[in-house]
Amino acid sequence: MTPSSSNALGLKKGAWSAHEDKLLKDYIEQYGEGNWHLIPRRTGLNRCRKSCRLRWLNYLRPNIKRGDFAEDEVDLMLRLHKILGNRWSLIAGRIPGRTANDVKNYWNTHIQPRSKQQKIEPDADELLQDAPVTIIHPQQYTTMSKTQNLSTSDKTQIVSNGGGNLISSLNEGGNNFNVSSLSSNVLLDDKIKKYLDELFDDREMEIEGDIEWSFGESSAQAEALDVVDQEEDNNRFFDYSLDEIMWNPMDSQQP
DNA sequence: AAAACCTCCAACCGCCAAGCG
DNA sequence: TCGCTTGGCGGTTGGAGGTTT
Repeated sequence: MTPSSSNALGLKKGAWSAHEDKLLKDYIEQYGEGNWHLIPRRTGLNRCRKSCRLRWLNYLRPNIKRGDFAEDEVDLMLRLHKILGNRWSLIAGRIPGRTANDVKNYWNTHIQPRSKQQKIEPDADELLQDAPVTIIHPQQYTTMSKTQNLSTSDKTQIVSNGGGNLISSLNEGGNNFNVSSLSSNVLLDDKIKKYLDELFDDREMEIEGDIEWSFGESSAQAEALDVVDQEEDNNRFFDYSLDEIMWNPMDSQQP
């Protein structure tokens, strides 16, 4: 990829200039998204339809967030990736302002190298066994987690403020963890490690009724994806009652 | 100071599914 | 039904800039 090369059809490749950006932006603001094949012809851009679409989606579109991922964004990304796998567009759709490319890049540069390292050094996770999990929510839906501490007396309760934003989680011992108390990079680092640990955990987890999934077991994972697909359209991904989300993977009794 | 190395991320590529004639 | 076009996706590449030696 050279900065201003062109392909066999004479279409320009490589980095976009400010002028090209303006042409594309002006066009979409006037005519809207879609009909990407018309854009080169109508704007005079010497770019292929795919290049135009990608430039808009990943860079020019309004409300795109730039810069480092916040703690809650990483938290959500890890959680969603565990369910969805490398379905970056679905994951990005749940993280406001982030594109699929952003999520994919972040995963490939920050998470994946460490997941490989952890596969090689599994003992490194032992230090993280006792920390409870706190769920953080940037969007208008609720989510769930299992407890990392697997003692049978411990449950994680998720508390929402009603607007879909998580306030805190607490265990039965009454320990309360505010989101704001988890703001340091060190804790974020620990959380990533923990979720990577879970990523390779093939324990099956069940929730009463029609929701069932597992990690590392193909048929149940397919069912989980079905749930995701069903919930996707109305933004109710993981939007279940408090009873349903109070559970412990090691408990024999389901809520 | 400069070369080597590393990290990040924008952009490209190839594939697939849906829509349409 | 078939083939073509288009939109969309995930995987990969490679240049830019930063860091280390």
